[in-house]
Amino acid sequence: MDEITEIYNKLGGIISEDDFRKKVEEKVEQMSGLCDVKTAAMLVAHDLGVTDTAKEVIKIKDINPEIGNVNFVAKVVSVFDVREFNRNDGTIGKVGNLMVADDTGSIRLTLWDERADLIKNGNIEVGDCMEISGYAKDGYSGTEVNIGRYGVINTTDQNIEVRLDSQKISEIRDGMGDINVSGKLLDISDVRTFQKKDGSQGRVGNILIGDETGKIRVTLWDEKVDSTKEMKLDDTIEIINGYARTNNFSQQVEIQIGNHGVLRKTDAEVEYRENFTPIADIIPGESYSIEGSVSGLGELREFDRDDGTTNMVSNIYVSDDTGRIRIALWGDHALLVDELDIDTPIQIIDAYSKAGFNDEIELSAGNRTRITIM
DNA sequence: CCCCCCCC
Repeated sequence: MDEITEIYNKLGGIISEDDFRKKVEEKVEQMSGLCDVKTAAMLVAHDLGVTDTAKEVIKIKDINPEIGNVNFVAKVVSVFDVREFNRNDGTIGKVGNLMVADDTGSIRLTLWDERADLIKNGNIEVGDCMEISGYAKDGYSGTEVNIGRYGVINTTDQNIEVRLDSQKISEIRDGMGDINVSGKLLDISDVRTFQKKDGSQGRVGNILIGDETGKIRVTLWDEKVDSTKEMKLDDTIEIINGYARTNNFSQQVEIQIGNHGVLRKTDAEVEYRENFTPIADIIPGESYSIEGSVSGLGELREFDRDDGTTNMVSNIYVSDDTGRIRIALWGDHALLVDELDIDTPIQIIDAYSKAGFNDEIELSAGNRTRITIM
């Protein structure tokens, strides 16, 4: 590639290469031979608003808002939908986002208007390697790079090695952003709808994922709940660009996936093994999984809640080598009592412990509990 | 931004 083409490629196609070369020749003449062709090309680029053709190419980990204009190469790891919005001057703006990564990390790109069209028209896909020139600023979840009219995003033949800093579940803390994590899909909740503060209807759903270090609840907002449609239990999934918040009710840290996050299936291998607690070790106020055999069966009962709705409950007992405990089965779980026999091997996963009837400790198996009859 | 551990 000659040096004029090299500089031309940083212009993102704002003019044709022929026109660019013509302008470079004119510039050389204009300068009466005072500058070489490369310098002339850079001056023309500058005239066209691209000011940083001479700047060095940097790595993603070194990008921060203080640098301003940045040039780098990266591989596209996720593509988000383009949204249109109304500008104050009455024109319609377009904005789209990409997550890109190199061997030092990942960063979010925001593409505006005609650059956003590259996403909309399907010209940019996951796995594409890109030359990027834009400007870094502080965004919604850390530094992001904006690519507007004079920004550049071109495919390149270079193959870029990617390292997505992947966290282990046990390392996730309240307040973290840009979380990438993989796990086994352990549970998928029903989708709930709710009224947002602005009056519109929101949707929310949860999944539970686990890796070799633990498990964590994931909350999916609005259209992100649809990501689970193609998934089934035991699939390995990955989360890109999630953020962590402590749940006000449970006081447990959860991963949230909003507009900028991705949840998808992956081929990665993830090990998950459920951790079963000996019945004798159970104390009130925690979530537990136990493994044992049925040692008592109660009756199925319907009851009315204070709010007028009805629900079902049944009680069973489960024993292991260390003790025996009562389990309250709520809702659909209650029907299990008719399928169980004494000595049936059983696993009760994620049931909540509390002091129950006669102040004896018991487990509540509610809608977040999974029960496996072995 | 939601769920909210409920029975006898």
